[in-house]
Amino acid sequence: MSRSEWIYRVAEEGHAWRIVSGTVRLDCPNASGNGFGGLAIPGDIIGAETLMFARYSFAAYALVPCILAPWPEGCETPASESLLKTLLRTEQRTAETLALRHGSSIDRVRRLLRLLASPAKHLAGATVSLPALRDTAEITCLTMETISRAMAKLRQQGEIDRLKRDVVLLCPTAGQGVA
Amino acid sequence: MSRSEWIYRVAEEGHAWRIVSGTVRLDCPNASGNGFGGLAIPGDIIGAETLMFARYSFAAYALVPCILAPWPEGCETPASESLLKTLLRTEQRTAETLALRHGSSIDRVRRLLRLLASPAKHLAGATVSLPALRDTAEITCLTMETISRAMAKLRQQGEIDRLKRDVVLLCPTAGQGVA
DNA sequence: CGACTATTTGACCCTTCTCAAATCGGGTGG
DNA sequence: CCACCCGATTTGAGAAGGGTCAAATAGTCG
Repeated sequence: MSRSEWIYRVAEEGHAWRIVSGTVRLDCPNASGNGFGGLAIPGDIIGAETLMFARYSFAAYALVPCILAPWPEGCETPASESLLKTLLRTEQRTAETLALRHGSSIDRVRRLLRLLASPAKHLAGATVSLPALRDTAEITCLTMETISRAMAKLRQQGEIDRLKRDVVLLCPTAGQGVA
Repeated sequence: MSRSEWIYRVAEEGHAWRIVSGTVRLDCPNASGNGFGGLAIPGDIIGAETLMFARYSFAAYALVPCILAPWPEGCETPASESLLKTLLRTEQRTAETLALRHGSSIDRVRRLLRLLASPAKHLAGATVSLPALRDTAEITCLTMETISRAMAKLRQQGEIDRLKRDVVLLCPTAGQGVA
């Protein structure tokens, strides 16, 4: 799945997926917000609603190149335990996603970069491929211009280094910036 | 459960609850945001993490007076189907909660009022008891002062009417204000 | 190479934040 | 029942971070 590509859309038929690598944006078309309805990172399950309705009720979009695997592995119904695990992961992700809309523009971008890098063992030195500015802007509720300026400042401050469409996190412990 | 009261805190032992009436705020203390980790409205399940760990991993706080019921009803493990339903409701709530941090201050307050009123059959004329300004501010990522001014404007515009600590929604269809 | 799109940068404006002070509410002790 | 206290809400004035609009660059993909 390449960057900035729809994985599936609302009302399509399909099954659930586990994210192996990459970051997925979920979209709820009828939400009064701007449609953005959550993020999913490696290990998370997306499209679980198909276990009940056979059709997707959210759309899914690859923020960065993604690898997905059908879920559950076999063709049987998932056990209560794995659904419960999925539920807990989802709640955790909700809190993290909400945090991406809190604080100064720089804090928001910093948090997003960490979330994108979180599958890595160590944040320091992790290489993260970046979503499009437009997507980053919608997720954080900022504008593309503000995101661009925030990233420029992080680069100036030496917190990140740039490598084509990827960035390298250099200073993961700096500037928590909790208000 | 009265307004502005903790229902349970992180690491306490306890079980899951179904919200019968009222609105609950979930808090994730280690989140980098401001701790706010989600909302739950009537019909939602909170504290499901106790099915796996026996202790709460989020805290819960009554935004307005709440009635809760133990969940699941009996003492048996909930079936896959009810967990799946809970998961889908949670995802829906995530999208709605994210929307509360998007758009102008007035839009955010409007959306929150509708969410608080959503258990009612008809939004028009629904009476909603209000959370404390401080709580409304944290949920929407605005300040108390801005919330106060936004509510004043909604009152001027005739969208809401005031009744002590409650408001009555008068004009639920006006001003979607989607950006 | 050339058309397009994505990103970056600049200048100026507006909403919201800040800091302060005034009111309001409701609970308590006389 | 009433005066008083304390936290919650409201209001004002000024400052600032982001938004907006426009234009210049940098990348991408045929």
